[in-house]
Amino acid sequence: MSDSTLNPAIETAWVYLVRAGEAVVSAVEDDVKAGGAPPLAWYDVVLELSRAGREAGLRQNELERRLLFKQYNLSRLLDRLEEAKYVERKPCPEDGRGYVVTVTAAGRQFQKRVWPIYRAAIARRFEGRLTNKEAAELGRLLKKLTATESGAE
Amino acid sequence: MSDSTLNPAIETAWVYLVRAGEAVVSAVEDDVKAGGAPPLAWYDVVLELSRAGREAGLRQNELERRLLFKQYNLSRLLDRLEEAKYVERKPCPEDGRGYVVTVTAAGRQFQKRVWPIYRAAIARRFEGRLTNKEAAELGRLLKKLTATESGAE
DNA sequence: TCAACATAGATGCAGATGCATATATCTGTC
DNA sequence: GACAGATATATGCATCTGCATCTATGTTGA
Repeated sequence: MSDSTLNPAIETAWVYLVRAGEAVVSAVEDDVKAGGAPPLAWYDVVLELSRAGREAGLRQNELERRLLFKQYNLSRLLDRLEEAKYVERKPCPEDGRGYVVTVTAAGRQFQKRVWPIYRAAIARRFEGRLTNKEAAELGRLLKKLTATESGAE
Repeated sequence: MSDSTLNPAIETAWVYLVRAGEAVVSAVEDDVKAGGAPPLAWYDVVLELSRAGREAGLRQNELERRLLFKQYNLSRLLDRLEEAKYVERKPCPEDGRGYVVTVTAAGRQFQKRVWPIYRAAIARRFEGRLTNKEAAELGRLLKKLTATESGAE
């Protein structure tokens, strides 16, 4: 581990994580744009807010945490979404520093409208490359890799 | 497949691919920056050029293909690397449109200098989260996912 | 109740990316 | 050997990202 070589299994996983991550996301984004829809991140935010409930919404910091966005990126993404009228920011009654973000009716419409485009783009990328079983395993492994520090270090 | 729902295994894999991809790369990049080294992409290019041989080098389009970079991104990345004196672009004798890119001595030094930083950052992210066996399986699956269209579609 | 520090979020500026298109060269065809 | 694509690379412009820092509010403890 403080050897000058990286475990080959880790190295391969790393290389393909970077490339698959970028290439696959980029391919899906291209499909999505060809379908005239905004970037995937828009969908992620609106979906997460819909799940949280139209009334309840979420605090920005909670959205950040759930979607693993950086603070300043989310801040600006919300500016754009707000400008598009897909979300609203309301001052948080319990914490004067914060905002509660909720999805608007237009946001929900947007979500429903673009989902077929996203779904097709994603499916197109996985089908023919991985079996369902493999996809499940991939998901499991990536989830472990994403997990925050817990027992180990 | 033209159903309105995405296969759950694919959906999970997709979600974690996007998040793990971004979060893991971003965590490693942070470590790398904390160590005072330039972005990972610099290393990738220099390494690939070193492997190709100091004399031989590679055409830009070949680098593009191997590293899955977009044409304009590579073009500009090479501008920066050239400015840093880590690589050189020489007109290609066989094709007047193209360039052959080679790594310089300084580029090799750079490569050797930052590798320990990169290696440690990557290892730190995998160790304690995935076993070697799991890392190997992850690599295998990602590789399949990255593969270009072949039999299926 | 005030100082000291922590947290939520926004923002100016520099650098990177995406998109569309430009320029130069190459290849084939008539 | 000229014209119609195709290919290799670069680039202007707008958007997005990263970094550092700012403002405002919250929390704690003497």
